[in-house]
Amino acid sequence: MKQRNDFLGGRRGYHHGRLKDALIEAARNLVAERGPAGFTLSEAARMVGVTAAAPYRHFSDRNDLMSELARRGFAAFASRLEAAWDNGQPDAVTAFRRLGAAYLAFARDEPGLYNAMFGNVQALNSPGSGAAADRALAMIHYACAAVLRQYGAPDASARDLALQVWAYSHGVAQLALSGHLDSSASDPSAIMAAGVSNIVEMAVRRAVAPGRP
Amino acid sequence: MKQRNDFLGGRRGYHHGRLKDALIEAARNLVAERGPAGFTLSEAARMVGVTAAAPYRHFSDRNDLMSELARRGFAAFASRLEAAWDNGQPDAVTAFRRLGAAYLAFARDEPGLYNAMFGNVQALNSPGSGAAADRALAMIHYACAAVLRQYGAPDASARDLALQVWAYSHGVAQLALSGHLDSSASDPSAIMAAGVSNIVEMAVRRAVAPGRP
DNA sequence: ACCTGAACACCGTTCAAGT
DNA sequence: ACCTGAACACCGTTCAAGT
Repeated sequence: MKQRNDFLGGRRGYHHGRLKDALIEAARNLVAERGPAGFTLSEAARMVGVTAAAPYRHFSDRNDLMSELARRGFAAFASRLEAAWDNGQPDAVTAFRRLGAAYLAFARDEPGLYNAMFGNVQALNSPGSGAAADRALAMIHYACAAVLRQYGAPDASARDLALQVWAYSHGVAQLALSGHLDSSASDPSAIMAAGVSNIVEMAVRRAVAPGRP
Repeated sequence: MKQRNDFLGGRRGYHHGRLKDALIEAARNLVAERGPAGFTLSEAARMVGVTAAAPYRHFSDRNDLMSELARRGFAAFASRLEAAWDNGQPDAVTAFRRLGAAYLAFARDEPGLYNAMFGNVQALNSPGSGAAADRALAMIHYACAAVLRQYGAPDASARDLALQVWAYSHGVAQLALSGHLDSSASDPSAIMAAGVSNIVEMAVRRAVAPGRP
């Protein structure tokens, strides 16, 4: 008889209904450690103590598991952003600063999820992950509109601003995760804060006084 | 005897000294089509018409080939940016706009190279690719300093500004490549131009009048 | 309903052998 | 010097068979 990972709770034979979540948890750790490419369905199964064929009872595909990981990642991401926004308390600008910090913190704390969310082209095409991604973007959009309003500016440009803030945040997070910022003097948090501040502040000035350069 | 891809120039047996380049070219196409994960050493060898073992005469590893691809990508990238900058003619601001457009155009035209450069964590650790990446960043840094100077601002903050511009450009490029921007109304070029403009302009204002908010 | 065991095609990598 | 052929471990995936 083959050796089994029975030390993981003494399971034998069946996995008692939590195999799906256990596999996703294992995948999250593997992707966090070794990147999206380093994730292996067989290894995830081995970590959990089942055969390589067992995952196919819960996922149609290796990619299906990755998509599920991305879906959960976007959901957790949106929750974190909403918690950081905290209904815009005490004011929109302060809350917006927390939003940027929370974005970077999520990428740092959950590199497995973040890589699954953005490192994989296939993940987008899966049903559900698009909606979860939209929820995160909607949070940023809402925050941008609130900041514009706080300065008495029309919020017509809120969507453009949201896309800019999102792209910038994503760029900082990606460069930080990939190590490209390691050699730079300033740390990612400072770069994040300074850049978001530049983007938002200039957008506010343009919205308040559209005529001037 | 096995079937051979002799239609690729009628080669037989040996590859006459250009196998290394041919493999890199094949890898570039595969990564462009299917992403960094979709690249297979065996398939690249098959495309070129050699055995799966042949690449190991030119690369120590599958990762070594990816690193070489990233290295060449960064070199081509730096050249494209330098050409777009064109010595800052006719003025720094105009040339800077070209830089942003060139950044996005490179990611669009060479998704294989761009993915190899930034989609792979391992690529950074390889000797040479770091230097090539630094050359691209140095170009952006130089352009930022020139813009600051054009406005009569001290260029002490040029490095911070360069990192912000780089992160933003990278974010827009990544979101555009991964399809996350497809559902948005504005196109990536407009987002790129507007965001870079916001970042640079606000940085200039801060540098010119450091005291005011 | 949920998992195992065996099977197949494929990939990365090594190495002795060919030209 | 440069490549082939055979070999090994490993992975994704399928399917009949077990409980």
